[in-house]
Amino acid sequence: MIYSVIVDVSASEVDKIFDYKGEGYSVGSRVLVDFHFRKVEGFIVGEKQTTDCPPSKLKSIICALDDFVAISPTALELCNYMRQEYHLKWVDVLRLFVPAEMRGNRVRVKSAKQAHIATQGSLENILQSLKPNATKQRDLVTFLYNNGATFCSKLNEMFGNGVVAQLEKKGIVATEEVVVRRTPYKNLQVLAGQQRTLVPAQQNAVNTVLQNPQGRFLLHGVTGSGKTEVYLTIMEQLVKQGKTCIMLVPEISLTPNMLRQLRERFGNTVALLHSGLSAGERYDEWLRLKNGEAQIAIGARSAVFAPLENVGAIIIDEEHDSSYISDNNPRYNTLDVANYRASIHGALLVLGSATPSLSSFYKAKKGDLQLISMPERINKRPLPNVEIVDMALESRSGNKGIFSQRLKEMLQQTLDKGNQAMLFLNRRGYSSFLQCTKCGYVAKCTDCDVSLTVHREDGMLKCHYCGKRFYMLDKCPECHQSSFKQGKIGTQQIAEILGNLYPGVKVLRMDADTTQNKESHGKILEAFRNNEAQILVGTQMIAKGHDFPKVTLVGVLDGDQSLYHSDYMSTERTFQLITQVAGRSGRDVETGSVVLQTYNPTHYCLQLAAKQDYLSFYKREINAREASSFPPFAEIVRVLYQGEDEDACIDELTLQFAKFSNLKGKNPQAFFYLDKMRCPLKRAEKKFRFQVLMKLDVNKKNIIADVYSICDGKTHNNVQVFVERNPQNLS
DNA sequence: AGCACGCCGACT
DNA sequence: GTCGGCGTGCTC
Repeated sequence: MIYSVIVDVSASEVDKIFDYKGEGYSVGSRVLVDFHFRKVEGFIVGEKQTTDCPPSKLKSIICALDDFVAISPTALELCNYMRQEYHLKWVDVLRLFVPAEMRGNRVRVKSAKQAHIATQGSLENILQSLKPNATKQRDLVTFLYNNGATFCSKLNEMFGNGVVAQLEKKGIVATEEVVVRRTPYKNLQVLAGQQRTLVPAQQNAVNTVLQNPQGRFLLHGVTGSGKTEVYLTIMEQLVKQGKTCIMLVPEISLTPNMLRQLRERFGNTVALLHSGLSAGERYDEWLRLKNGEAQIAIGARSAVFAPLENVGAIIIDEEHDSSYISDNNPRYNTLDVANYRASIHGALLVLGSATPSLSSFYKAKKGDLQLISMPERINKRPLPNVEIVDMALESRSGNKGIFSQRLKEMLQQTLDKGNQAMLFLNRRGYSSFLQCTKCGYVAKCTDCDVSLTVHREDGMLKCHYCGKRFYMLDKCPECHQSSFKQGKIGTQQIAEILGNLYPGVKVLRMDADTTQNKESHGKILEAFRNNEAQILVGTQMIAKGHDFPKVTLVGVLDGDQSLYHSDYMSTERTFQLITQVAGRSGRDVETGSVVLQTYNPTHYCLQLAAKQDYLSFYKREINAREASSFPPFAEIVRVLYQGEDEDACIDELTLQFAKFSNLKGKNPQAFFYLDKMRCPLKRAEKKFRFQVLMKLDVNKKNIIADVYSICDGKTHNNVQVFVERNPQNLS
């Protein structure tokens, strides 16, 4: 038999099928092969009777690497879809389906010593052979007799070190090494057997979904409406029917809180796949899914590749979250991958969010997704009351600080009542915009209606969309004063100011700086939950999913900052962010309040976010997108050129841009826009960066294939070329 | 990617 | 003379 093998080497030169001889292998298996003077691992992706390869070159497969088929036929089908859809390399796709530990023979099986009773007879008989005063030994033997084989580590903990060894010497107890599974978060406290009742809206959502087992749903439920319980009930029902389920959550919202709920409900049938696990834990959890020990996979975006068969549902929580779009190799959109995978398995797909992405809601409107609404919080708890504070007015009346008068009052009240507050700093990215502190005017591009970015090195304002440059302003064109600020403040300063304003009040800080390692993230949240601090200051990462019952005040310090980021999604993201943070307030008995500080109090995005009025926001935003031809009415395509040799990059860019221009000339109606430029982030990791940006008509689907083939025809092998479709950022 | 081959300069 | 620098080409 001839097998088609993809070698596990990530280089475009070897990203093709190599044929090998062999007998008795299965498609999807990982194998070891002889490959140009060395041994490499590979994946069998097909089998056939004949090959075009000259017999003198054809070699044999050395051996199989695993005792199971790593890439199932359905997984292989998904691989093919992704290769075509995103024009990815075989290896890059295949690698997504196996845990990294499995490659390169790095799997370490964890073992531990276990002890059991080694002699026959009743407990009395055994105890008689021990001295009456050997209490530790007698207790241990009794315990072992009643509980069966137990790990030595646990016995040492219970009865002291060395007791097992003494008994082993006497021949009463024997020990052996056994393979153990690493269990993530095994110390989590779980309360078993809780009674769960669904409110009518939840029950209705569950019924609607389960009625159509191959349906595509968008579950739009306000913050606190109980979407999680809906997901869990759906999964429980499907598992009862013998199906498996995949649930995806944004990277950071896999909180201990969520885990607790999962463990309570599903115990050992749930396996966790996310980056917070150790390599070994991840491998063990993967294996539990692969061999059927666990039926539910939960994790961040890569869990969509969980090794499950007979999938009944794929659920994506917080579907609008940008972490579902992979922005480095391999680039893919988890929502589309999940949709395709669901269709392979004949499974249902449930997307859930309080603030659905424009594109998903648009699909719901078109009928591609079935919309389920849960417009009320559980127990009809009111939504928080949101006050918008005009910071320009505040500034004019003499308050130049970062806290408005109103926010200070509210903070004081909250602290006096012994409640907690969260302060949210809407800082995003590294580039900064230019804003007039008197009237709130923000410098914008004359052609694109996106805000300009300050470039410090040449002192110019630049549009990241069209690349157009403007001179730095010395006077505000609206109010003719010259008091500008370049948006950027850190959580550190905020924490310091708070320390001065409210002496003795404990403040916790959470942002990218304070959460360098995985542990610290959870620790900060846990400390806040345990009331160890009264105020939590943070960036977007405090916005999502957390449930702090004692928080009754949320302050958004710079509600408009992300509005000015130069891309078409900034309004959408701001709306989502504000709605999400506002949802943190008043989740328990007391009604929450939100203070939203902004220089743009009349902006529809903030006005509607304050009212939590998603539908009105959607209508406005979708019209704006349609009028200006932005997604979902057009596709933004960015071709990125990276390389350490700047001249080579420029040459490749110029060469390919000429081809793109030619393509545009032949299909003028397919291109809404086409230009080339240096990336805003000019150099990263020693590589110079350039890009071609284009906006394509979504109805001219075939044009993307031409774009890919132009990119494939690159001439400089020291220049990397990437295609990104509807990228999340353009830095 | 990563290994062999091959064609040049520097050294015992 | 030959050891080893890395540029080039190929991998079933």
